[in-house]
Amino acid sequence: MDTSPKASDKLRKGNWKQDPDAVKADILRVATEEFATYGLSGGRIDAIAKRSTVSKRMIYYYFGNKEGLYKSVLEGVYAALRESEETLKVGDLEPTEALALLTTTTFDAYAANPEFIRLIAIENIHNAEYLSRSEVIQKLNKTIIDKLADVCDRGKAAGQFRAFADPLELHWTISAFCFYNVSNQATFSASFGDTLHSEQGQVRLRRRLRDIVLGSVVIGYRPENSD
Amino acid sequence: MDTSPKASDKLRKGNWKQDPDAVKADILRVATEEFATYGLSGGRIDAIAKRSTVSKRMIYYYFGNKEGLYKSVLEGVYAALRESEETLKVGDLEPTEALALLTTTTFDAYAANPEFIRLIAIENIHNAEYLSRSEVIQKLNKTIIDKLADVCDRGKAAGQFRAFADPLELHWTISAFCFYNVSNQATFSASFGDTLHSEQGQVRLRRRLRDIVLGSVVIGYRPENSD
DNA sequence: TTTAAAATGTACTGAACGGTTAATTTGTCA
DNA sequence: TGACAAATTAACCGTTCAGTACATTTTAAA
Repeated sequence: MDTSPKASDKLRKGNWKQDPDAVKADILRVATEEFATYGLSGGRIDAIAKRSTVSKRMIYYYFGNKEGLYKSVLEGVYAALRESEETLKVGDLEPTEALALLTTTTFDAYAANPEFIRLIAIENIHNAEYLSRSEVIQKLNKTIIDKLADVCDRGKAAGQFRAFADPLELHWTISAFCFYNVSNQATFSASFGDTLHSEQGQVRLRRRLRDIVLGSVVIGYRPENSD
Repeated sequence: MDTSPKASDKLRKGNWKQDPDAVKADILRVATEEFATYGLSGGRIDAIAKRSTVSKRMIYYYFGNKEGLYKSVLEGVYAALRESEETLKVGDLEPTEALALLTTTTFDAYAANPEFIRLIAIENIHNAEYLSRSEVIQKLNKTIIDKLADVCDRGKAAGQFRAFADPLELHWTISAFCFYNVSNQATFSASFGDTLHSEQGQVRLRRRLRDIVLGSVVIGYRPENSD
């Protein structure tokens, strides 16, 4: 993705080489951490400048202002997650298998991208105003729905899925689980202990989720082996 | 809960009456809005002072500092939600009926308390540090688990629930749905349209959730009438 | 080699904001 | 009633922080 030398390799004083791409990438990397950790209003431009290897001036040079940087961060994590969704080949699997794979893959993808989850959570606090204004993000969500629609169609055609199976509702269901699993880990653990977020706990939840999703649309579905 | 006259009824200049309880309640009311809307770092003490009827000094007088106020707000919304859970009498219902009621009631309670949801989301961004430190909140969560445990026990004893039915897992499942339904409304609508959050959409989701929860633990459960 | 544009650094500014000081009014009770 | 405590105000303070002015260096084109 970025073969140029890291900005951190630059010499500090005197003879430095220009490398705009590395600078931008470095800013975005640090800014993603910062905003995911402290939120939009809590994130500090000075902190980003200090933790990256560039001066604050550069942030404004490339991203205009704080909100511009935040928006770029948002688009960046969205794009990263979409990649992992897009590579998923599901068209030649049995409908039930396909749905199972989509479900568990989403579970893993969300768990592997906590900054994405945190940033989306932050967006929701801001009523999604930046996400709504981003044309880049608008079109990224179609793929997952398309895949689910295909699976639903095939499942119904094969007489395996219930008639009311709906791609949007399915995505909502899956997303709710997978999102909450990451987004609310802190408060849930604080209230009820962290058994569900231990390694085993996560394995069990993942299987539970799959069973729940399949059980909700696959006619006569029986979990093979629960608990 | 508070029968004293609202602080907003006080006369501004000259002859005012002291009413500490009303002042505190007024501050908390406005602060809850403020923090739920803008987050902890985004919320402004000056804004709270201006929108309430008291001066900024009062906030520090009663709550010490910004974090103290935030913590009080958190405890307040938690207590409010717990009340709605506590009044729920579920012990003399059939296990399946009881679980259905617990589920839909949670759905409604979360939907009716968006500030609670937003504040919990904010807490998660802060890694639940204030919630963890609050002794008040720690014990509020037992009731819901106890109720679910009772229902599970009775359901298994009656041979109606699957053996692996687990109160904590059930609560997690229910909470995930109900929480996500409120917390991610903004981004979900922005990405996929607001069909699921229209009035009918919510009715359908609520029924879906009930079917999913019951279907996951009740042996041989069939939704009566789905869409 | 000149030169314009792009890229970067340093030091600063103005406003916002959390928190405080010191004085004033109201309530209580000996 | 007078004195002391509790409640409340208005003005102020120090810091933090987003954003900027201006100088300087690097690159690329002519």
